[in-house]
Amino acid sequence: MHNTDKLKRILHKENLRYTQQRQEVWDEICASDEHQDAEGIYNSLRKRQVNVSRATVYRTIDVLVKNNLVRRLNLDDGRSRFENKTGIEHHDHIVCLDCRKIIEFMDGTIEKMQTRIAKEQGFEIVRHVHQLFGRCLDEKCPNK
Amino acid sequence: MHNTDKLKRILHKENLRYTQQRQEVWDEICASDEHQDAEGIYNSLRKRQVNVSRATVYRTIDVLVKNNLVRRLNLDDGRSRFENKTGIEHHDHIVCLDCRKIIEFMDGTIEKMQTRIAKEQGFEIVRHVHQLFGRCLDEKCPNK
DNA sequence: TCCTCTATTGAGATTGAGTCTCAAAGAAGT
DNA sequence: ACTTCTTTGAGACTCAATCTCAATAGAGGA
Ligand SMILES: [Zn+2]
Ligand SMILES: [Zn+2]
Ligand SMILES: [Zn+2]
Ligand SMILES: [Zn+2]
Repeated sequence: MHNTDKLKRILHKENLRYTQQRQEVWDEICASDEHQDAEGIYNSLRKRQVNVSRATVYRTIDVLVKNNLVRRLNLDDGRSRFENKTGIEHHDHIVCLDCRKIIEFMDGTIEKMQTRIAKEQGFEIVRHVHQLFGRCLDEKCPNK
Repeated sequence: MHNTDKLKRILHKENLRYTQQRQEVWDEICASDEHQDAEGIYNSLRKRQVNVSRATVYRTIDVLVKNNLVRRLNLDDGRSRFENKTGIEHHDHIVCLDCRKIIEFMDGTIEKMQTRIAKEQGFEIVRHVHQLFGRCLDEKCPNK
């Protein structure tokens, strides 16, 4: 399904109107794989002459997150980051504390284990956060 | 080692003075196992007639966290929560989305696996976040 | 196409957790 | 007690995110 169709489908489901601004915000999130924050999305749009207000960026992201088109990440740096969640398998993140490089990982065994652990404790998991913070061995990283 | 000694030791190491306010904040964190936030700690102190300002609560927590007496938790609800980290083995958290009940868990296999995964990706882990959000089966939980 | 009814938008105000400022208070060594 | 230097408290400030409300613009019907 094309990205525009995904957007139209959830807007229809939520009884919301299809607008140019909502399309632009969704386009920007689809076009980038850099886990941008709201301000970054806003700036990217302004840079290519798209007129969208901050308020609309935030409001649109909320709709996209609520309908599983976008995933909100909290990487402990005081703002939310976002990534396209469609057509992409689940993954978690490794973050370099020095250069903020982000690597994605996924381990089926861990995924199953955490579900079992939660069940043993009487919980039905809805979502989870698994983030590994450390230092990367990249030559360009300033931790050398 | 007594809690007061732990505090005095890190204050000495940091060339900071031992004060009544710092002792009170540390006492409050040691006395509670409820993952309180800064405002909660501040209110608990005020309730028992202890004069401490919000600024001092925040400043003291920062010292305690930096020196590993206290752990800062970010449970995606917009504020940090804190727990005594001394004399307690590492654990991660399961959180009920409805009643906010928090359960602690620890799985040595997962701990080892995440270290290995990070190493394979060229990272040396410093800390990690592993949180499971879901719904508990507690009778008192409003999700029924 | 035009009209009407609502939803949406943008600019700026507001919120709230957390940080900063600086004068007054206090710890610690002499 | 005296001196020196740190800490404290009250309130100003920051910054991401949310809210307000008048102006704008979808969407469906005539
Ligand atoms: Zn996962
Ligand atoms: Zn990702
Ligand atoms: Zn762990
Ligand atoms: Zn805990």
